[in-house]
Amino acid sequence: MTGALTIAEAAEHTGITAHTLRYYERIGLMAPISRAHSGHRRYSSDDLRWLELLKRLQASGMPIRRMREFARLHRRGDGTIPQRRAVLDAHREDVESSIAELKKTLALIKKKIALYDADERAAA
Amino acid sequence: MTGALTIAEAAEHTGITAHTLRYYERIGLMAPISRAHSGHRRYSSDDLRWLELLKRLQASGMPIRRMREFARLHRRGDGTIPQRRAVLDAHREDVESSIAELKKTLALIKKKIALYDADERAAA
DNA sequence: GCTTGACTTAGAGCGCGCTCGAAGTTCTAG
DNA sequence: CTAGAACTTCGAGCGCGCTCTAAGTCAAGC
Repeated sequence: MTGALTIAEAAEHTGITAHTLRYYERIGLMAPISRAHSGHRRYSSDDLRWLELLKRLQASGMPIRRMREFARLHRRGDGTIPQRRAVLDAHREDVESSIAELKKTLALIKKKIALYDADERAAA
Repeated sequence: MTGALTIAEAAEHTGITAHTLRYYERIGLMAPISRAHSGHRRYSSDDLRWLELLKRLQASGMPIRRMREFARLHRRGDGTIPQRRAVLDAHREDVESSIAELKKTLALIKKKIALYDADERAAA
């Protein structure tokens, strides 16, 4: 199997610790990782791609519960594409509203900074 | 004191539970709230404005630790404006990069959705 | 063959941000 | 005056997402 990585190598590639990789598998964020005859995990490039997707979903605020549901659907195969689409579409809306909220907050922060600057100039 | 609110009223106005309001005071996110002679809290409109600011900072991902530092500076008065400005400016950068990251993830999600749609059409 | 380090599992522990419960005091409506 | 709702403090508990330890097995270089 070309390019199958040990857990340490997978950790290095993804920036996710080996502990956390095992944890992800344990809780069902990943399908069982294939094993060498020794029992040691061997991560495939598909596994790495899946991890990158998880990282993005998580960084955009998707809770583990929902990533898990998504993973479960993925494992069940092509028949679940409509449900997976629905999960992603719901998340798309969440992300869009997060962006909108952050932009409002950003405007407030900038306003506050400008006020501080005005105060400082007045005091000087 | 016109407009001084009980904790229940402050909770209703801000959408923060009474339990959480007490918690915020306890951990120093708020200066000690003024009290009726009975010992019951009375929230001023300044308190409410401060809570709205906290809500926005928190919603934009500022950890309580940092909001606490910001609150501490605020209590120490006008001399701390440069430090407060620095805290906000650092947070501004954080928020801007969050927005940038979310936008990238949003693009990925949209791409995945489009792929699912293509699969569905092919299967139909 | 032996050492050293990476790997395995199971399960405990942690930091964050609340959230709730207990036990007692105070306010308010009738 | 009284019942019951709202308030008080203190401290325990919880859900999340890891993070780490212990005790043991396996792999790679000398």
